Amino acid sequence: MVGIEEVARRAGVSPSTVSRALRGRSGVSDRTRLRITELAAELDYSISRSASGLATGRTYCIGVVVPFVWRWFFGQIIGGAEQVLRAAGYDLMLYTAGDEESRERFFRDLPVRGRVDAVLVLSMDLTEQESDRLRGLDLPLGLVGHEAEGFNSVHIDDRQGTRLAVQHLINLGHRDIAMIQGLEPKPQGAIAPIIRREAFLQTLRDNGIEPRPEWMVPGEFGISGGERAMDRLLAESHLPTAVFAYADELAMGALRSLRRHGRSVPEHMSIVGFDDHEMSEYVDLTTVAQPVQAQGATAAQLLIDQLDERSPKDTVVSVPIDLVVRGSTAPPPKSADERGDGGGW
Amino acid sequence: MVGIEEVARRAGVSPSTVSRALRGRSGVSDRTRLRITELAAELDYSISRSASGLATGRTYCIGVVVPFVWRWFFGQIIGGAEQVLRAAGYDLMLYTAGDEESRERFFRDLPVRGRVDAVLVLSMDLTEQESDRLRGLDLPLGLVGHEAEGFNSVHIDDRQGTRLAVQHLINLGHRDIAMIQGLEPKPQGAIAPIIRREAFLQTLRDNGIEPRPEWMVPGEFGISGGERAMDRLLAESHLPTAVFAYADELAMGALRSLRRHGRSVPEHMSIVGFDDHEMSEYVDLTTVAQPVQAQGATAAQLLIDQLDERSPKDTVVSVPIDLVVRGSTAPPPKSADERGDGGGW
DNA sequence: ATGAAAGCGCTAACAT
DNA sequence: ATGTTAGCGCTTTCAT
Repeated sequence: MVGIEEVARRAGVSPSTVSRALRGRSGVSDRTRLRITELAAELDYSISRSASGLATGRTYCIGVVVPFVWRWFFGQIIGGAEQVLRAAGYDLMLYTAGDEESRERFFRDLPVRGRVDAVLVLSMDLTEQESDRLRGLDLPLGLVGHEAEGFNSVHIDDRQGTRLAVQHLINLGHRDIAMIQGLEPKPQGAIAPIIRREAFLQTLRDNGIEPRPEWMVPGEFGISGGERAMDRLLAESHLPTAVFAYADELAMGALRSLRRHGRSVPEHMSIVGFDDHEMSEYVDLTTVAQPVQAQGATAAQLLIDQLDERSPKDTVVSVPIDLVVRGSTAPPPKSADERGDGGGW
Repeated sequence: MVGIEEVARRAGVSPSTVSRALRGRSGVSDRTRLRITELAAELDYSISRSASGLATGRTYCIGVVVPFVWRWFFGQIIGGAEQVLRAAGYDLMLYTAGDEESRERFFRDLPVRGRVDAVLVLSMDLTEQESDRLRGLDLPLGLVGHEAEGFNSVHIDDRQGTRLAVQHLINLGHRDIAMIQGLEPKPQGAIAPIIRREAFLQTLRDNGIEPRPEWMVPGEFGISGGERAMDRLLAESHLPTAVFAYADELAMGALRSLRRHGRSVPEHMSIVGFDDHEMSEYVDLTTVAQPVQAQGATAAQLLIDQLDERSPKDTVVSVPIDLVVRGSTAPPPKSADERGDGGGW
């Protein structure tokens, strides 16, 4: 590996001049700069990030923390962030902290320390203790999903999204509406599931509908979680005519369960999801669409702006959402027979 | 940030002893080591990776290169790799090089240089020039998807997988079989699509079936690519009774197209995919299953073993695959009417 | 516009 | 078992 010294020697200048030339600093004549640039390319010189980092304290690396990589939602959001970071000359260090154990380890050891210039946390509901650990890093911090002190944040209005979905069902004539709630492995202060749950209940009440506790079923994340949740719901003696699911993946699992039980959607039951997952159009699911990639990109941009001191910390951006009406919702069936809760299936 | 020197001073020892103690090197008395460990924890000491990296030449960072993050397949594979890397004390630096431009930039600038101890390339079919650039890095190299000189590799037998799928259709009685081929934006030496294509043709011929060129339709990756491909196929005057798709996502698009055209699966047409995508069970797709996470994990392990000099370079691991028969395949319809190519749809 | 020199925080070879 | 010393390769004052 050729170092700065060799480039300097061959160019007949000092290392400092090479450094200045290559980093675009002033104080180098155009001719010299050009010569050095060409020589460096020719020698295939590449800076030692360790040395540079040690000297400047900057790593040009951003730590990105996600619960999982393999969920569509996170892949999207990481992709959005990555593009922005790359364009700004930053590399992306990926940390997953999905299960209890890795999460605990991450916040205990803080492997980002000394490795990154800023930390971006994607859709994790941090406990106060966790965000404190992060704040202790004294680095620019970003968060997608909700707001928190000391973090730039990008998020949607979960309350409004939920209302959009539920009101849509009510407007169609539904009054018997269940919810498959989001449930993370451990609900340590997870906030979006709580907000959506409350907004769901509130919307019903605002419309003069009294929610039924037995129709609030928890669903573990993922398609099969939704499937199990719907299985449980179908075991009830009295069935709802519509279901609002915390997320599209849960809704898809619900669809699968319904199909397995021989109930058709939306004839027997209407379903609304949340996210507008890539597959949702395919399964014709009505849902609340949120821009996922864009949220990752925006959050990354906020962080970069803060690093360049072009924007203050604790900037909050709220992104718009939309109800996308597809084929999984329709007015409720008229008779109890059609509703399918009369047995005989 | 407290540095090694301060820990040393407070412990009444020299920095080298602290270094030795903290890195588990021999030559430190148990008492001293304990004292130092506790003190370091107390002071919240954290090593400067830059300084350590500069001194040792090791970054404890692995570069992982993928075409996209937001495809299910890559999310899985990254997840598998990440777990192994994390457990071995390495961090993961993520690079995406999906489109032409970012790919070119990646291989030109090689941003991994000086940042990582090894590079893992996931399911990208490298051109000779690209792999040369990587080999020039003089770092341990890993590859998932196929073999290449100078790389450890983990891959499935694409030929066998294809044969499994096609033979399944033939055994069901199909003789009119089409293929939706994989087609990357730019087919720069992409090898899996070529192998599967050839194995497809060969399997037909081995069974005395002459392939029809008009039934070899290209499909761009993704669900909508598969959908367009099937649209094109359905425009043919004579239709096949079965279709083998390069990947499950293409197969799902094909299913969507068929549904839109009012043809049912498997009554009118059988479909087989490849991958066993998370959603494939949901859409009841017969497919060739490959272990995705495991391939990422194995590849990462190979790299770590090589870094620790516990295994040689250029290790090749072939992982087994399976045909998963679901509801999208059945014997071909008996009459031309049922086949639905008699017009009137 | 350029160079000399000090130093970023750690490690490793060589003492002791 | 521990300390001393000399870098690792770059950046950045401070001179010139």
